[in-house]
Amino acid sequence: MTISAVERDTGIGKETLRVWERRYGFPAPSRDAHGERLYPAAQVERLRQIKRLMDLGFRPGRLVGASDEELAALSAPATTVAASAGAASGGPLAAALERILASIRTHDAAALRQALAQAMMRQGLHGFVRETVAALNVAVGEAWMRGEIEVFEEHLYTEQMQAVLRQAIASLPRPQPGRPRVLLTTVPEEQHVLGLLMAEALLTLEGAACTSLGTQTPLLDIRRAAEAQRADIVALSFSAAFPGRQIGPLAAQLRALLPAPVALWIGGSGAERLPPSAGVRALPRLDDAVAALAEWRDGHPARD
Amino acid sequence: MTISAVERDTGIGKETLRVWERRYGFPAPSRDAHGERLYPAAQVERLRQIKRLMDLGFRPGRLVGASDEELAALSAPATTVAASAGAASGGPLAAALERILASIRTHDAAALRQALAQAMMRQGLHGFVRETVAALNVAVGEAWMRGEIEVFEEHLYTEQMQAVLRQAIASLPRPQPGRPRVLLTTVPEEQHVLGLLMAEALLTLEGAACTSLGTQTPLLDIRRAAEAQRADIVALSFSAAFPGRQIGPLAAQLRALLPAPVALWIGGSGAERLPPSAGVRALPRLDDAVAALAEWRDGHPARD
DNA sequence: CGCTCATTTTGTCCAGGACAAATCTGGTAA
DNA sequence: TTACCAGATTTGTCCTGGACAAAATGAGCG
Repeated sequence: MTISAVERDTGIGKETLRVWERRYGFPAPSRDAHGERLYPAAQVERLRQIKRLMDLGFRPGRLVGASDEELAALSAPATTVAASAGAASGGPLAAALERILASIRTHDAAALRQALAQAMMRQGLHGFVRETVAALNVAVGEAWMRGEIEVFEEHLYTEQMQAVLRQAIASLPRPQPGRPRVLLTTVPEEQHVLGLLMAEALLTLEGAACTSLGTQTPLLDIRRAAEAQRADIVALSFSAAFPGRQIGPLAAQLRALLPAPVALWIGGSGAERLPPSAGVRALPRLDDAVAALAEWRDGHPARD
Repeated sequence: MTISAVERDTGIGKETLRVWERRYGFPAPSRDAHGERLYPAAQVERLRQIKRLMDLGFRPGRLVGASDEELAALSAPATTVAASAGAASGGPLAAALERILASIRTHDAAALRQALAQAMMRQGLHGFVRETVAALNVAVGEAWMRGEIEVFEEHLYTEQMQAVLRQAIASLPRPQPGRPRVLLTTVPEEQHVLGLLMAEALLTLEGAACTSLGTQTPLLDIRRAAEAQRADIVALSFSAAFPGRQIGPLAAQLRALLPAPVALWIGGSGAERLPPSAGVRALPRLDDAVAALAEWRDGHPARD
């Protein structure tokens, strides 16, 4: 595999791959006739493991050591955390979650879809989003990070969950006056869509007028869209996998682009790592979004 | 804007930006105290124009000339093409398309959604996908390329269309035995989802068992998914915007990864630029997919 | 007019140096 | 013990300038 193919499959940039090789001696690709790097499949697999652990918070300097210790440091503690989290919830919810996770592991898209739809019917959209979906995202994310779930299984889960959430949102009645107007999207590097759909579901349930642009809108276009829609609030979603160091500068840059009366909300797990900043509101948890909506309404009494 | 921000907003890679500066003298960013490039907003806007024209097939060497000639070479011929295409269809379909395009230009998400749903009700899913959606994608793409539609307006369109198509697909009855099994996805650089949804709708209507992984699945994971799902066919979608030179090598690489009995289909506008290759089937148009499905069934009589 | 071959264009690759921001470490005070 | 702060280290990203292969273009010829 060429360096471009490795970047595509692992998500690690070319510059980073080259500097790792220079500094740590790994990866150590062979070269073709022209001196260009060719990565063996085994090293690509190892790079994927390293990427997973880095998303968990480990630093690369510690991960280029022996492979055995990595696997130990990886699976052992993460399993404990997940097991305790699973055990803590107990009861019928935990059973439903287990059934859903099982159908992910067996790649049974139809069963997965049905289990999700069933859970939503029983709990209603509000309860489904706040309990089941949130818990599943954490469980799937953790299982992926410790290598129990393949990338394609996560895609399968995302696709089915997306279908269920979109169907539910489409069937909601839209209040006509609808205030505030909320513009939902993510920045160009962030492609996780479930956080957006969860927020859209909850805020629409609370009577806000949500417009979603989907994922990966350039900052300049977010401003244009906010102006065109006369949005009261721009809400961005950042997943846990998004490089934390970039969130602060991105939020500041967008804040400077947006008109002052437009509120800027940052949601998703990534919001935990957002440094406090004027005019930017961090909403790491779903409940925070609902609370922020109530606050906004206190400060903006109906005017028509 | 830093070079990273420009890459994010224009989709032009850092390496390419630097080599253009070296070769053509444009862009000509200023430098900060540390010698790093800082791009003025005007140059970023020009880069966006250049990118649009390159997606149309122009080469960068011709585009770094004067700004006036570019705009002329851009808008004049493209408008003609679009006008003739619009006029050629004539009748009630053209009127519906015009209404939809108008609601995109006025950023009226609710009206857009309603117009799309209405068109689908009248035509049925099959006719809607083959006529309206295909024509809209071309019209929106062309309007975007000649600068009449902003990126965020295209996002708005994609989001609403996605909602309508997903809702329609979800309401289709799924034939239980369901052959062949088709795995739908795109490669990591390709994020356009509408092509996938259109294919999923048509193939499901024809009785195939479709499983979609959504967009941007790494090649290794496509293989794993195909094995896990025991897929008969892997279908990839490439949009017109995808760099044409990469499609051939990508298809060949995936072909080598997949088991021989699994067919590999390449759909979307990008398939036009796919060089003929053994074991890879190019399906540039939607009708081709339906025809290929019939052919597959001829060659694989029901065995259970 | 159609086909082959030379030439130009263009994206991507490489090396190795540099720096700023984030993170870790150790010491000190409450 | 815990809380906090300054210094050391880690790490991603940026820089320059040279090189090559694949694709696109254009010339030449049957």
